[in-house]
Amino acid sequence: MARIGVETIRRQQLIDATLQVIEEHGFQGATIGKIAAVSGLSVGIVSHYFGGKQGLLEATMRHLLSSLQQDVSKLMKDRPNTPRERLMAIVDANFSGVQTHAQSSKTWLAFWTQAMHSPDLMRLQRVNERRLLSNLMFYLRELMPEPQVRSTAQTIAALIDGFWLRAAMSEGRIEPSQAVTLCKTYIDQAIQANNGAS
Amino acid sequence: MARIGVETIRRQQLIDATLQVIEEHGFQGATIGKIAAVSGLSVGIVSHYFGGKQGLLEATMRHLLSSLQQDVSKLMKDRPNTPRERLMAIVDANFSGVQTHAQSSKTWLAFWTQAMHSPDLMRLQRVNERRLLSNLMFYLRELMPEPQVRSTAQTIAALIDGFWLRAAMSEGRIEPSQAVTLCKTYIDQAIQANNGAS
DNA sequence: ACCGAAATTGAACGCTCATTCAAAAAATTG
DNA sequence: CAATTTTTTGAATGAGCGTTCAATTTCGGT
Repeated sequence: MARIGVETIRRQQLIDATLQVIEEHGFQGATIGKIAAVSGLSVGIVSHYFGGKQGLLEATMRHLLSSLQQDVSKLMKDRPNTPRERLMAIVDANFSGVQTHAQSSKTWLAFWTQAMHSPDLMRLQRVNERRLLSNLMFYLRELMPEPQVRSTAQTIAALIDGFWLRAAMSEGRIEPSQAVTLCKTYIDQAIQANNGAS
Repeated sequence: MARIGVETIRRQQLIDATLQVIEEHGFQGATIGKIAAVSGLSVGIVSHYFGGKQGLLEATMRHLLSSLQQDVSKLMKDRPNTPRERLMAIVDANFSGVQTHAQSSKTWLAFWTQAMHSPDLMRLQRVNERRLLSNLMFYLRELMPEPQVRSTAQTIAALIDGFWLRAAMSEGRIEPSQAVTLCKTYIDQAIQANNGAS
């Protein structure tokens, strides 16, 4: 059954190369030729495993999304099971691991831009957004009255995206740790301002 | 002196066409040919007035930036001169006029993505970012102790960007008015939490 | 009406890139 | 080892794009 093994390996090689090339040359500069060169494979292989460039790009975005999801799950495990700690873990996950460092944040932004003109990518993006929002709302419900839950969740989500954007734009000059701190400060402020036990 | 008049008109025609084409076809699909067709002019005219496609794109971004700046100035004039009202005016400006509607927000996002690989666009972006931040800090200084000023300003800026991003991604489904409300709610929360007169 | 200058055109050119596919290489099987 | 299938290659292809520039049109002044 080496066939499945090879296929998995090749797909991963190409996705890794795609991330690297987008980070170096931008979305526009990410050509099949460069990706093939970086991966050490040939240009023809892309069509063989992904059906074309578009397929490779979608697979790469899927890879980023699932990495984010894995980071969230992992950080959730290591925390006390209080609503506040869970919220903090979500923030941490969104600024940790694969997400933060220049390679990924540039790629995220590129995909977001691209997604606006590609229904498939748009759908993926929307699923991810909904998951983040409902995650946040689930824990916020235990910390404040219902009417404020949705607004607060939307604000936290916007804050995460905003700092992400700034981190991506600043050529890595804005420290992720600072973004995390400010997000957490807001969360505590919001809890305090809407002070009501579950 | 019709010469200057014509030049101004042509430049504006091309910039308008660029905005329209980017909104319809995305940054990638914005070709000289389409822009020329929409503007009703020929492809050669772009090189004549802007030196090339890159020049036209930079001019278009400059146009967006100055529109934003004009919105800020205009809304400032109609408000009572209290620090809090000034902050609210900044928020309003960032979600009003040219800024919010699909055409511009998609284009903003495209430019941000592009800016990461183009020093000229990056410089423009950075100037704008600094102006927003120092604007916010100027008024916040009168509402809270110095140590919290910068953090709060960064959070407001991130919030604005985050909601902007979401508005752009949601195909106009997120109401700008809602984003404004949530930004303002945060500002009042932050003032309250760091309660100290000037 | 005429002329020179400015503005505008758009076909031609050269370049980049994604895709294709016949051939080669590698792996698997008998 | 030979036969067969799977995997990989990369040159050829053609489409799309930005730029150029000689030719044409428009305009302002006289």
